Amino acid sequence: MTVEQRKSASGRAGSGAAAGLFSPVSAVRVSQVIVDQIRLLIQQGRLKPDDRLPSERDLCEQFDVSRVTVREALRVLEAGGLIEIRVGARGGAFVSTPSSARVGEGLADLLKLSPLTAAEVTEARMVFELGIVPIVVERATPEDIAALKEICDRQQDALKDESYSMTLSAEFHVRVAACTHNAAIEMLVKSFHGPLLMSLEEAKVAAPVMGRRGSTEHREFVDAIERRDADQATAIMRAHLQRTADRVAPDTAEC
Amino acid sequence: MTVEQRKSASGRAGSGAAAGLFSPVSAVRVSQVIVDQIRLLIQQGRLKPDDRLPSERDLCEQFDVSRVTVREALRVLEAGGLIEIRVGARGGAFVSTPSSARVGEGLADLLKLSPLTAAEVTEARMVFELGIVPIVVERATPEDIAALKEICDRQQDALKDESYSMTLSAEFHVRVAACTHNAAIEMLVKSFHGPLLMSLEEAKVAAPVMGRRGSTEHREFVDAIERRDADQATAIMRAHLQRTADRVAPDTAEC
DNA sequence: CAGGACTATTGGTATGACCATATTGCTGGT
DNA sequence: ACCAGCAATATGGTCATACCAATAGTCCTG
Repeated sequence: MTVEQRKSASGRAGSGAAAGLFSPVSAVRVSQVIVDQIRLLIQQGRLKPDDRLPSERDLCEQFDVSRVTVREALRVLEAGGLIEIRVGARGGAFVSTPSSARVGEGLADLLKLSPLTAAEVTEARMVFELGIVPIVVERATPEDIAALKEICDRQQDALKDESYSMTLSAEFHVRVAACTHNAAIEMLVKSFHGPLLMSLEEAKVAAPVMGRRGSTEHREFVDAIERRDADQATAIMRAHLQRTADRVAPDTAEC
Repeated sequence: MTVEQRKSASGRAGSGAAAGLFSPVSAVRVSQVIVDQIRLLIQQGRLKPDDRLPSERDLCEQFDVSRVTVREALRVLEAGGLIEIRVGARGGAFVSTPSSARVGEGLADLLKLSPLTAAEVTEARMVFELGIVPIVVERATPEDIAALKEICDRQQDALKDESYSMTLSAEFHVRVAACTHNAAIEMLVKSFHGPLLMSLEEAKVAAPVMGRRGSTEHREFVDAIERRDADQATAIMRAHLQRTADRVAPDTAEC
């Protein structure tokens, strides 16, 4: 029996599964209902990363809709970074590991669309990265500090053979955020340093100059953390970030 | 001539939009190419918010693909918050105004999927909202302050007829962020107060108790801003947010 | 046993049709 | 002349079927 055939008898019972408890009467857009159902399964952990969803054709039967509908649902989920679609035999939709990169991309998209300047984004970043310094000072473990030092070492090596890049700098800042032992903070900072900053053309030209001096400041910062000197650490980080900010927007130098 | 008929001669031209410089040879997925094209048009401002894209059937012709393909592309763009689709005559795809709500949803998704606690998210929010206080003190205009006072008034009215809600509180905090006159900061704070916080069940139970006291603190905060007293303002806001944090995670009361 | 050809699985796209909805505008009655 | 109501139309949403393309496994051949 095809979907078309049984439509008359069903009377649009409106699934009722996905939107739980008085689901909005919407019901216009079956594909959205499917999106919600699958999203829910993933959020509830009943589908774990790397799990494979049934093939499109199987899903058609299970949801009792056409393949087009299933496909549109999968596309939305894919765009949202919840699943990843591979073609070929043994292909299909796989639950993807939550990645800050996806969010970063979404952020970058919207920021590029809004009339946001690099200066504004940089300032927001400054606020956040400065704000976490006291937390870092308080919570950084010896392991954290060792990891930071290790990154500093690699940066100095990179300076020698001139392979220093913004990626290395980003790695440092993300690791600092990780010292808060707060996954939310870490993820946000990651988002900042991911596609977001990279998408700002202005940010790139700043990289080369940042090299030596930035690296030095990184090391001083770690020392301050190790001494649990919040004021000093904050001051160093402020100068460090401010220099980036000035480079990004020399004109907009406010205050 | 149908699409099918001319397929042989086409030969895939690989977008190059999204991944910048040497786009992956992928090109398996015409719909993605369309997504990139439209996305580019929007980013370049050649399609402005509220502009209406051609109807699906028109786009089919212009891109020379089938309707399914166009639809999948539109779905992806819609999921990314770049366009909004309305049905009916005079319906179609409209370039949407960049909204922080979308970003917030993306963030909320990511956070919900990760094993993040409400306490972590709240702490991240604290860091950010505290960090902007000095900027607010510096940049708040008389109009900003007047707007904040007006919100305070409405909150007190709401207290009388017991209609005080988290929404009102959120409005205040977002308006405070707007005082930085930095769109990026405003957008981030909006994201925090939008789908993100709302998705945290724990946050809701905190609302009723916050009412009177929260309202008072709001007003004190505005006064401090008016006096340009950064220290005082920060102190008030810290206490205010800390109270929320304690409610959200009574157990995790750190520091 | 190695390597290439075959086959099955699965996503990607094309077509053509029909339904649901919302806007527009006409039409007839007051 | 005005308004309620219905028909026409534009547009997205879905369905069914068919075929193409990519990939992994299998089998056959040398």
